[in-house]
Amino acid sequence: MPRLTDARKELRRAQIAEAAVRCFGRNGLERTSIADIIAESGLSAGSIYAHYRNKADLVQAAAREVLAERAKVLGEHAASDTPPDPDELLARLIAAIDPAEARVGVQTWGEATTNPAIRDIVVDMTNRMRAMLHDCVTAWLVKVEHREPAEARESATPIAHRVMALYQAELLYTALRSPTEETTS
Amino acid sequence: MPRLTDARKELRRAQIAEAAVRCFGRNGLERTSIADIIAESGLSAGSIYAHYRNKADLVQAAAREVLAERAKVLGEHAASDTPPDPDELLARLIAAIDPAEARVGVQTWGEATTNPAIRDIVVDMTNRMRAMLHDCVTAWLVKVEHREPAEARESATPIAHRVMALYQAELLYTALRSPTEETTS
DNA sequence: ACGCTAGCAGAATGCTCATTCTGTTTGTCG
DNA sequence: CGACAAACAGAATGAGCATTCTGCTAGCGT
Repeated sequence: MPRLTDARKELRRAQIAEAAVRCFGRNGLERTSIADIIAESGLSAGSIYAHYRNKADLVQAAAREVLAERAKVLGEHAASDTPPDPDELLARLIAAIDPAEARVGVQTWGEATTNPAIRDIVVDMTNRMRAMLHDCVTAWLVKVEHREPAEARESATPIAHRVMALYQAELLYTALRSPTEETTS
Repeated sequence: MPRLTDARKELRRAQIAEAAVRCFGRNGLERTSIADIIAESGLSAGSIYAHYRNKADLVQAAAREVLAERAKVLGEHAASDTPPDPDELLARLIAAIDPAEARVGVQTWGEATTNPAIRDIVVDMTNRMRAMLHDCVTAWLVKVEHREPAEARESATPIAHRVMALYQAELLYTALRSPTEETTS
């Protein structure tokens, strides 16, 4: 086949990345072999290496996917037109945590401690999420608490920081709570 | 040589475990080979396998060591006779964080998501630390805030939970902040 | 002081796994 | 509709690594 249309190519990449995420969630980043991903995706070695340069590249894609997914959920709540107060915001975020993704997320933290590429991805995503939280808290302060916008932005900073920290801790607890089970019916 | 005295044996085990922790902090749990630990400890393969059954055993020892170290620091502050308020307690705990140990700590979280033995160690240590925090907060509520002991114990629970979460988040940030540098003198 | 055996060094082994290579198939463009 | 090259399958390759094996050495009990 000649060059696949760009849409198709992205689809294959996503298919592979999703299979990788499932494997990582089950066995961890390093204990997952390419053979596992081959089995999970139903493709072959040649195919995978046609879409990703190597395993590190795949791990990065998986990390980006998981973190972006969590950022998306957060963005949806943040964009709400009736801003929830911080406690409610946190509760909603926690309720939206998926155990499997939490596991991979925590694994990326561990990997980030020694892998600069992953580290950059994690730090960037964390900053982005904190910025979203900041917007959300600011909106709440302005619309519900009737603060001045400028002052609201400032006092939102420590609150956003706090919500982020508590969210991440909860992510850790979720990841540790569900060890390896999950027989997907 | 005949059987080493028990003290000497423990010393060797510690020497190996400490070398392992240094390697893990530098390269991560899985990217550290036994050869690395051999080089770092100045011992040999035979010697290491005389003291630890296998690499998984060593990883467990390292995890226990790092987590126990953090628990020890916490315990010292918790035992203070002039209990600090929660914010101060948290600040002190954060000030006592060592970047290298933070990295290994976060790595153990990642490993815990798929490795039951490590998971048990992490969960156990986390519970133990939370219990210490609970004691500390209770003491503060009783001695400084003059609450009734029974009521203090109860309202200390969510506070301890919160302090623990914020501490863990800070541990993560520390681990991510210092990538791989650390030229030991 | 001496010998026995546990501790230790370092080479050898064998396996796992990422990556590459060789054909084969199939989607797209002219 | 046909042909060309990309996409794919699956076997082959080779490196790295945990673990074991073979002796040698030295600390401890006597």
